Amino acid sequence: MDIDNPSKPKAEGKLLVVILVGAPGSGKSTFCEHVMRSSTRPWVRICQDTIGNGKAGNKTQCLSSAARALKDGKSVFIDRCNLDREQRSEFVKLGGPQIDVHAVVLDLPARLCISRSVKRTGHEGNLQGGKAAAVVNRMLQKKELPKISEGFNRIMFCQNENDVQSAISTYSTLGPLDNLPDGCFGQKNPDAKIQVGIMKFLKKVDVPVNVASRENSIRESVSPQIVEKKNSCCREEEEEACSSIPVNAGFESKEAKDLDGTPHDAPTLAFPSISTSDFQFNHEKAADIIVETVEEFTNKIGNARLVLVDLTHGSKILSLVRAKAAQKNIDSQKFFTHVGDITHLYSKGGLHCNVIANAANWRLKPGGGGVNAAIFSEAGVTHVIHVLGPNMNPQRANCLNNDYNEGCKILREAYTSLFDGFASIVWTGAEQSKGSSEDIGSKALELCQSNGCTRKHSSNSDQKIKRDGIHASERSKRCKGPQDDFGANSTNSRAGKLSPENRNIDGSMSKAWGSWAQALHRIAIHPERHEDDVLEISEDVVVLNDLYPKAQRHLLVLARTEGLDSLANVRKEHLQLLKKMHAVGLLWAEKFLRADGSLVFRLGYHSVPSMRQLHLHVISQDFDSKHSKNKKHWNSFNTGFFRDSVDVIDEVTNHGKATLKDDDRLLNMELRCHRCRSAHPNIPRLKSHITICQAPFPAVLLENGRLVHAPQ
DNA sequence: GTTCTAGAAC
DNA sequence: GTTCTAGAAC
Repeated sequence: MDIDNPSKPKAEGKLLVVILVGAPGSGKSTFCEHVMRSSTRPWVRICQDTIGNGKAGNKTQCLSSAARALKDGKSVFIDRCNLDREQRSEFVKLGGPQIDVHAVVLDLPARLCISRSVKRTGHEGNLQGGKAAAVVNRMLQKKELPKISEGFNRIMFCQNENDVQSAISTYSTLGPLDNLPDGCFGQKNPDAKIQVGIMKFLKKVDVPVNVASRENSIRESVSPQIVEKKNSCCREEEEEACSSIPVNAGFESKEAKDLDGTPHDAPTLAFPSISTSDFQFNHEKAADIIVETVEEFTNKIGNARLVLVDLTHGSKILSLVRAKAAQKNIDSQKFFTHVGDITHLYSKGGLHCNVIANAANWRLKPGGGGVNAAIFSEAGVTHVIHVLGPNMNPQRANCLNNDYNEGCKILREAYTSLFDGFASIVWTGAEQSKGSSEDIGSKALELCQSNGCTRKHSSNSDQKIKRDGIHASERSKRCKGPQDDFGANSTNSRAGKLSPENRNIDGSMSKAWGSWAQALHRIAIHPERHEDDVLEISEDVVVLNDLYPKAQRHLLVLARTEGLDSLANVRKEHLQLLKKMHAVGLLWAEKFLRADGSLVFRLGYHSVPSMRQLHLHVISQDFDSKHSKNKKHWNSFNTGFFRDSVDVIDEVTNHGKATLKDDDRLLNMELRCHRCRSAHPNIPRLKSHITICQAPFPAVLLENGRLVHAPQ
């Protein structure tokens, strides 16, 4: 790596610090190797992945190593990602009167970096396999392109292989005494709209506010007008994506039609070829299996579409599948192929998909992130189905040792299971749109059952449905035999120790309440001792602000009846009280609505409250609160766990008691927007989504007065 | 219910 | 290295 030439440079030849900027797989190391192979200038490559005695080091080690090399009269390449300004700033400071600082930006398409990262083995950064896509996506989301104002003398932008070759040539021919002109080279007009699209994609902070907000709205909508705007903003990316689409067969992507603004109502599943990449499954055999299982499925399902997606241009598997599908005369409206990044089918490929399959490995755990997160951030994607296919790669866990009998069987099961899962989603979606008020949690079970999840987790063919947060290790026990009365009036599964103090109003026993859980009970019994905290006291109820509001407006209407701990204790004799609580809550909601007509309220109870004493939540639906921090907070107000006051009153009237949905599965369900029902990988991402989501509320909430709006 | 924090995930 | 989750203690 080092060149043995410690002679100090002459005055006219400055030393160089060349900071490479690019995602993993963008070709930084290759760039350095090419230059150093033919350059007559002494170079040292400072690589963070190997600086710690061949292992990964840190930024400080890189800095001191670079300083040492410069002192020895050598120019340095800083070979680390350097994707944001802060990461670069310390290295820029290495510059001085005799040391110029350059940036070479390898700004190549994300999917190229991903496909290179996925393919590489034994790379110094150890970023291989499926993990690579997640990491590259994440890094690119934070990317800030370098600017001269950061302190660079010169910046070269490379947006394709030709640019890279030209930059290699520039630095290779740079002798010890040569200098390069200062300035910015190769950057496309940064003010052009075209860049705005890129900036949006990269979440650049300095996007003009009006453009950023418009782009945000695009992510939530697929209306024709907005799609048109999207095209004008992201033209470069769209062209890039379009250029790689094969045009020689009837099964090519229909994205052009989508981009015209014709909305596609047809439920669409986009799926990658399972096991043919890292798991090295034979392509010919895989193509047969894909086409056969697709054929079976397209005969069964109405207008649903299946789209086989591959990242790489000229993919062998795509050509094989297209040829075989054509032979079998499979309807090209129902099944076609698409070249592009499966995590950006709409934003970069213009293809509307609501369900996406992710080829997973056995490490997959619920939680979301990486590829999963990237998929969820796409407009219109409501479900991700994780599929684990057979592994033929001896370097990966659970290899099948070239047993294609077993492999084919497993791959066929994987696709069948995937398509069945998709059918199940389509079916339950259709049920929902027909006005079923069934809770989404029970649909998760249907989905779970329909996918053979009783198979062992370790099975290579196990399909993982991550939807609704069903943990893989828990599914097997949950899917055994008939379901228990999930959703029915069930007992308290979280009951704690019993003691005489925990006797309910009806004489039954309930869970022990911790001391922290008694605060509301104390207020209900002695509101006069808490005058500073309460808003209203009457004979039956006390009203107070929730101490940790989960929305702009969030108050509690407390029942004052001793022994009425929670909804589980409510019986017909409490009907008048329930109505009174509802009426009081409604009055407060109306009061708030007079002050702010944009608010929307929902009134209801938690199936199993954490705090003792029956209390009605009156909560505005912005959920804009620093106290809303975790999955339980969100799901306790936005799944069936939350029982609308109007429904509780109906149930008690008709059945003598309220329906409780007491199940940890509800509180652990994936995070879905309460308006558009899109899924989000974590709380921060959900919160940023709900600040911009303007979708109408689901129909079920608009019925029966469940939502309280300002008068029109 | 919250806070704290280890460690998983990225 | 930073972000995020989830379990324990209160």
